[in-house]
Amino acid sequence: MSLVFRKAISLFRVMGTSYCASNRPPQATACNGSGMSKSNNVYKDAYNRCLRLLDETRSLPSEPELGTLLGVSRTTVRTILARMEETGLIAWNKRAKTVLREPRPDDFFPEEETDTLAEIIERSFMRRLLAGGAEAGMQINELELAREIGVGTTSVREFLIRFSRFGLIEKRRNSHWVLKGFTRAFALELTEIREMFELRSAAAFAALPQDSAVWADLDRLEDEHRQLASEIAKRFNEFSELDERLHRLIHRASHNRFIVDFYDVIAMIFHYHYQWNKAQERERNEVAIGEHLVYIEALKSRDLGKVDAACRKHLKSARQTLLTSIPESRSPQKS
Amino acid sequence: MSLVFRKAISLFRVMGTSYCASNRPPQATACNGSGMSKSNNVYKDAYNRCLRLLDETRSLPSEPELGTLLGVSRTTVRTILARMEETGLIAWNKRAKTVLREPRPDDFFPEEETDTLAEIIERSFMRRLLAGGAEAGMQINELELAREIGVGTTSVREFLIRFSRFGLIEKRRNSHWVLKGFTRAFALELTEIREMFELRSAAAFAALPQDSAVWADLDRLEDEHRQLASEIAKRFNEFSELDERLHRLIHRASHNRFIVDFYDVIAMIFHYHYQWNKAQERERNEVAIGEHLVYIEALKSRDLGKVDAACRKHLKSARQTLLTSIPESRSPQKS
DNA sequence: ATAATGTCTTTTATCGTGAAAAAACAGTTT
DNA sequence: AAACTGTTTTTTCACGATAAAAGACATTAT
Repeated sequence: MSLVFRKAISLFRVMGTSYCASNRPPQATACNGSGMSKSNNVYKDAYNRCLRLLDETRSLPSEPELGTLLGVSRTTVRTILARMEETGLIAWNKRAKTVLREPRPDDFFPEEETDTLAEIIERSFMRRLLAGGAEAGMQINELELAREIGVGTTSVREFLIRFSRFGLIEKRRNSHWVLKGFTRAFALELTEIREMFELRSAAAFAALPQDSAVWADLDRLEDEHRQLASEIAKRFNEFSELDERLHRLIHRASHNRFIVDFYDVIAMIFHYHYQWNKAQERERNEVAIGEHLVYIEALKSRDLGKVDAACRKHLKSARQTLLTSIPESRSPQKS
Repeated sequence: MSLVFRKAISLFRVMGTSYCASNRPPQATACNGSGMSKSNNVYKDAYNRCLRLLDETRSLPSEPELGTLLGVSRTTVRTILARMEETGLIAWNKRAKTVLREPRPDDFFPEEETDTLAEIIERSFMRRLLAGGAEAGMQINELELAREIGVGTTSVREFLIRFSRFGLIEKRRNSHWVLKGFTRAFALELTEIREMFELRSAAAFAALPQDSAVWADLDRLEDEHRQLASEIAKRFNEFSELDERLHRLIHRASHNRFIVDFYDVIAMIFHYHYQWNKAQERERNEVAIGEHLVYIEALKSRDLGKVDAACRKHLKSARQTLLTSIPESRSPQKS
């Protein structure tokens, strides 16, 4: 029973997709097993973002300001500045941080090194889950997962705990995790809640006072939808980002943390779903944009009947899209 | 800002309620800081439960059978048997496990040693939260919490991650946790979802076929409610357990994992709420039992209108009870 | 042959440790 | 004096290690 999932994992390793394997010189990777405590991805990511900032100005702002701009502490800012001085990008003397040259492509840290451990683990895990061969009822082995991904067990455990709220896995008391599977039942349960929550949020949205800031946000989103619709042929893959922004805006109107937080589950599922199911992507997104525009019009009209109808219609087709992408599961899980 | 919560923690330590402090000889506790990896609470708890089994029989069943009975592995069963032989409770030779004497009170391991680390941490944390002085916006310090409770940081981190789904705390990206507070807003958001979910579950329940096993469960619960009602004066504190069982039974009828799982949030809140707010406990529970009986009747009638009315009525008074027990917060949290 | 016991291996739970990153403190500069 | 820079302390994050507990395998008894 657990064998199948184990097989999938082994297969995965052979494929060379593991974080610490292949397509990089082995001795050059950070994954050398020896007492590595914590990767400096926060620094590397902020450094890359700071490089992009360099293009625009002749000199950088103060350290605290840079900190808030990049979303990191001043300690990290100083590490970045030190490196930029070293590589001749800036001249740094106390408050003076003058830009000396434009950043080159090789100034950037490679993308893979800027990811959080949590992201790395999530990606690996989801790839296994969606790659097929992962059936409901299968056991999940923390140690094996950690070894395969090339990270410590603690990180994997924490990931699984966080991930458990998505309802796809479940823990057996002082024992292993059990995979519940990305099944039809899961999709139906997920969409049931989604519909309940979004219908309520949309009604709350429509009832918001005219001077609320959300109406401006909605107008902006409407514009972006129209632009995307006009260039749908080349930009159809930009829809998923727009989709999330619109739905999150609506959910926020509920003023209920449980509703807002639940959108994380939906976002996660749709994120991987978009990556995975590319069939008729353009057509699907085109339809969805149309539905969104109707939905937005309905919200702006503040007519609860219209809002309800537009919301129902869009959610129904979203559910349909999700359902058709799920292969029929063979083995029904036993309690 | 974070000072207040820190003060609360220090106070807590002075009170001597910390797991590793006072009312036990310091040198005898398991908390001696040196390389202790894992407590054997699973064994101790199963041992105690096994002792109670001893009263009823002249000899114990096979090892695998005992394992399923106690919910532990055979490894643990054998450790238990070994100890029971050592203390002269049984004679153990292969399949023969004859009971030699009745267990005495001092055969049992002390209660505190049978708790999970997660339970210990949760209790300490909730005590702080409800003890007052813990206001919204306060920082939560993993290291400090771990030190005060006398456990490792890893366990505290895992607890906080699990606990975060209750919506009372929130993580700042690569930084500390923030307390959102057990406020009026929290209670309202919680009960809003609860009402949505339970109304739907109750309707699903009433629509269940006559031959479903739930009807027998419901009859049993009705009996227990009547018994409790007749002895309410002395047994009023047993209501909370019954309450949870009834609501869980109803929620399960939704066949939706998100609805079922959400009851964990409600159960947690009500568990601590019951412990904390003892004002008019008898009266409140008496009223609730009455409402439950009406609710049960409505479900049995399978009349959706009646079900809806009974459910609404009970949930409304449950919300009221919760709300009155929350002290009005002074400082509104900033975004 | 089935189901138990006896033994060995693997996995989970928890800790201490150390580097990365944040935060606090102290001293400067405008 | 307000805002910045320089320095030090704390806290978070992630790891390897180890005992408890689970699980697998081998052996024996009914």
